[in-house]
Amino acid sequence: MAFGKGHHLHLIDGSAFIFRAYHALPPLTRKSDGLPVGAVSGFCNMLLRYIDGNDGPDAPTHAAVIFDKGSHTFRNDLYDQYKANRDAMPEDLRPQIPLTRDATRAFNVACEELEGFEADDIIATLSCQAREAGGRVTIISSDKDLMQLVGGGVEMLDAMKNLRIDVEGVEAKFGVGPDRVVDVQALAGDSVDNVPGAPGIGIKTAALLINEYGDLDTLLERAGEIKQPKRRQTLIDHADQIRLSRELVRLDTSMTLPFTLDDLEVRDPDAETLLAFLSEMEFRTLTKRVSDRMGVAAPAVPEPAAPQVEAEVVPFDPDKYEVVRDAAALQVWIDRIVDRGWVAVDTETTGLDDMRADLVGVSLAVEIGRACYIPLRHKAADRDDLFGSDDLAEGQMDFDTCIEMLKPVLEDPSILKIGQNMKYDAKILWRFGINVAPIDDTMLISYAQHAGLHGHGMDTLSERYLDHTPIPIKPLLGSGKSAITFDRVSLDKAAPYAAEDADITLRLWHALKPRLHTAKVTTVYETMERPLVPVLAGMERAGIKVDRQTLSRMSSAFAQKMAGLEAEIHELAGETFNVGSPKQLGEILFDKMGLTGGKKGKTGAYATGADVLEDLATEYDLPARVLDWRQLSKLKSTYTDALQDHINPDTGRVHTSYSIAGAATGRLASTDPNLQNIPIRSEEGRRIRQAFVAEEGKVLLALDYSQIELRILAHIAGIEELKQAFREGQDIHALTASEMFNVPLDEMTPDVRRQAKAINFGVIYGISGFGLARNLRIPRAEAQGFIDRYFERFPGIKDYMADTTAFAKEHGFVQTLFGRKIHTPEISASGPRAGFAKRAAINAPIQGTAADVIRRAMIRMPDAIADLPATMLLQVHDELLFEVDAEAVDTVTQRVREIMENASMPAVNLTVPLTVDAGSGSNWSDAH
DNA sequence: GTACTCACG
DNA sequence: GACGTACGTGAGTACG
Repeated sequence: MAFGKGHHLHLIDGSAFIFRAYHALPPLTRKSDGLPVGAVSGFCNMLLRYIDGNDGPDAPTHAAVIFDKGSHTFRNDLYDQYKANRDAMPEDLRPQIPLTRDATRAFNVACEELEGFEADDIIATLSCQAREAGGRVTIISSDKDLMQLVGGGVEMLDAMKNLRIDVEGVEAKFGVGPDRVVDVQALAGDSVDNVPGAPGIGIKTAALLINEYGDLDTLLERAGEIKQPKRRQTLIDHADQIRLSRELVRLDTSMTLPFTLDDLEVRDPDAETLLAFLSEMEFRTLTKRVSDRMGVAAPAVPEPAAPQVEAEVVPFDPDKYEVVRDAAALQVWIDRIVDRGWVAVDTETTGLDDMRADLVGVSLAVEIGRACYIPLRHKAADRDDLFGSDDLAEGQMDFDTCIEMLKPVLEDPSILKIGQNMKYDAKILWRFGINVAPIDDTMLISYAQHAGLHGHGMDTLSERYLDHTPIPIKPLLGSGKSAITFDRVSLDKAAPYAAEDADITLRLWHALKPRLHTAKVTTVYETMERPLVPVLAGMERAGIKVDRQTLSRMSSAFAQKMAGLEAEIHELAGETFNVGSPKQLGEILFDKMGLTGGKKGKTGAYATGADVLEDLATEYDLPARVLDWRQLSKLKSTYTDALQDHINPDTGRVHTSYSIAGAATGRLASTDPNLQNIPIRSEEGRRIRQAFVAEEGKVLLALDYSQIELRILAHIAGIEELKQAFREGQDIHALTASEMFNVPLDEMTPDVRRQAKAINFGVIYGISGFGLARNLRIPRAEAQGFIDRYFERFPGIKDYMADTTAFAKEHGFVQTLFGRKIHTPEISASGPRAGFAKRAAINAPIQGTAADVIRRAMIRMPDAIADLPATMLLQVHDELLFEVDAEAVDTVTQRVREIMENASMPAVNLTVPLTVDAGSGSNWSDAH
């Protein structure tokens, strides 16, 4: 029902709330990182108190918090001194401003602001609209500038004094009715806003004059009749200034707003969203109060440690490293850890697969330069020095005792465990019953700050930030066939290496953690990197069941087909050669058969990529056969053969490993095996997904974001037509085609739509005429024409691209909507590299924001589905795959979809909906 | 170890 | 005006 009679709109003056909160509270900071949060805390308390007071019959049906945005408004154009005497915003308040928006959204209250407008004008316009619709309005503010709006169902409420201000209240304050308030203010001026008014005239005198003459215009016209000479002269001399003052204090009641009253309908807060925000802010009391009220378990608020400000330079010295061989020695270290509240941890194992490798030893560091290694399962050197002995080496601590002693420390919520790539160590330790928490991860701390600048492995970080080359592992393990595992490394070599790793990790933490805040990526790290570690660990541990039989049968079939093709190819070539060798193939095609095609510069080899062969295949059989052979070869070697080798013999499942800090954009990467590139596009390849199956009685459930990157682009670039199309659930590619080629939607042909689709994707990649031409296989000029027409139709996209590259040039990085920074060091390069960097800069905020969204969804997922018989198994960039009890599919789908579709909230309120498609089946192919 | 090719979003 | 170009990944194979 549209807003109207019987409805009651509450409008909260957000800035007033913020300033009141700021001044009312001591300068609180977030414990984990020193982020100032006092005003946010006060703001949340006030919002909560406000919501609590709203359960009576007078409760609002609609409500919004309105904020100021931008320092320049139309009033500055009228009068450049407007608000010029305001003090600059306190430094510790500035970073809290966006957080108050987040807070508002977390409470699920509409949050509105408009660039270049004061909150007062938005409030005025909304009040006016509501009044005209026949509804009531309460403005929660005590700002006298808003009093002109009172009357006709509009009242104000001073929330602090719990005092309602109606027409009488305004008259008591100004001596005139609300309709004459601007006249009085124009005369009296306002020192706070620097409105000049008439010198020497205050509210009392102004009211007297207005009451006598009726209104300001009449007063100024008849100023000559005023008896008091000084007052008369002032009004005559300053008539223009007074009129200007009236323009400054008069609120704009007829703004065009991008939302309607109906959008402001009161909504219940979502417990999970709200609590997530409050605990992220580390508001312990508020979190508890809200969780008690809502009857929901409170999320744990970590008790984090912070490193010392600046560590003095301590040289690396292996002599300061200790080998811990018994419980007494370990107890000394544990006491140190408990005393300090943090510890750097590193595990040494027999391999890189954390699902299978054995734990060999643990190293710890509490203080820079001092570290220990606890050897646990090193093998004794062999007597004949040929095959190692299976006996354990002397002088090691008892394995079970060590685990038993470390467990309480590593699980102690008051002790921070610092690691480099902690997911690995945590997974190893988990296998021995230890749940490592809370954690910090130097790899992720670096990633949040330096994505796009360099890698985040320990060697890179140590070189860059500690100016130290770590002891290499290669000489210890050897390489190739003679390589040994870490348990065969002698203790005297293993200990300095292992202890140094813990020492380096601790030093890196000291060097990098304090910089998170100055780089303004603390929130990125704490909401999108660190919390992902346990989630991914869980997914990797779960693995996915892969049916070996299916793969093996497919391998055989592929092998047969390939043999046939190979014979044909050799026949056509007139000689035998290695079809898998691009070099040999190129020579056959271009030298022997004399087909037209060119060399590629770098190595002088012929290019024989699929695009080249496809062109040749229209006329010749051989390249066509080679294409078929290559497809089969790829499927067999990379998938049907290799996947079988990845089936874990203990679990019968395939356990991928996700790298969190691999892709600069924030995407995850999947390795060993890569489960993010399992075929789907070709019919033949898609069948491989049939081998990914659910356990008996369960199904695989796949949910994927629909068009998430295009939606994000529409939001970021602010393309109204695209946003509208997404809101209405239209076919976005068809719509683009229709707009571009002037074809009505009902006459759309698949080919025109296909071209538009290619353009839409091109836009996300930083489109070029060449690239589009190649993709669509059309002349370059034609492709360029498409692009020109596209930009003409959607100029906002062109602006986005220009703005983004300009931003990258100025700052050296670009950002996602959630604040993730992606550095673009090559943006100012010359030559073709500049082109690469530019396109990457255009793509990164879009791809990165999509990556942030699904990360946020994944982080919330374990709690969201904790009570359901469902396990999250895989992430494929815009898709999540679950294994679910068959009868619970609908419930899980509903729950997961809810989380995914709202994953941006409350941090970012997207102006396009995110929608999620779902499918399920007994295997991954059927789940799509 | 590097280049090429190709699987995915 | 020429130069090369769609964005982000991982893995298998050939080859030096």
